[in-house]
Amino acid sequence: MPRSDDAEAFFAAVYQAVREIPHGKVTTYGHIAMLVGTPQRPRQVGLCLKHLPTDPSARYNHDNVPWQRVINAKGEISPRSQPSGSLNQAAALQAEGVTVTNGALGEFMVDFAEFGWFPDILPSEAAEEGGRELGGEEDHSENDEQT
DNA sequence: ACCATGACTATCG
DNA sequence: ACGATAGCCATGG
Repeated sequence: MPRSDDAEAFFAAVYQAVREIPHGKVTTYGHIAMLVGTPQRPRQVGLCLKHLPTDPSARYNHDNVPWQRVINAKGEISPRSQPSGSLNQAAALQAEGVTVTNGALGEFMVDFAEFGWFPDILPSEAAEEGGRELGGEEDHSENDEQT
């Protein structure tokens, strides 16, 4: 668990944002960072997930936070110290219908064009504005990475 | 308390 | 186009 209250707030924001990623979709550490208002700290987003408790009794844990739906900006599952980690993530994604391909170096890749999820703001926050706004003008591009 | 490390990225050479 | 660099900052030694 985080040592400071500030960190705890940040962790909570990240976990909640990750929970809004739809089943079968993926996004990036950087995008989550942007969604929670700290676009300069994608790395800390990674730390949050790294420290996500496995303990089911924790408020946020591996069961209620879809950590596997967060990958890096290159569209690959971030390699970590333990190879089993990325392997495990690849399996979790495939289990929910995400196609994971093998890169030249054996990395696990996901196609953003098909599975990417990059909203401008969190759906929960969009809902608030939607209720206040009245026009019906909405249509930001769905996703758009790698031209 | 200081130093190294890391589930990252945008920028520069 | 690809490798190196610079910000980030919570954790762990």
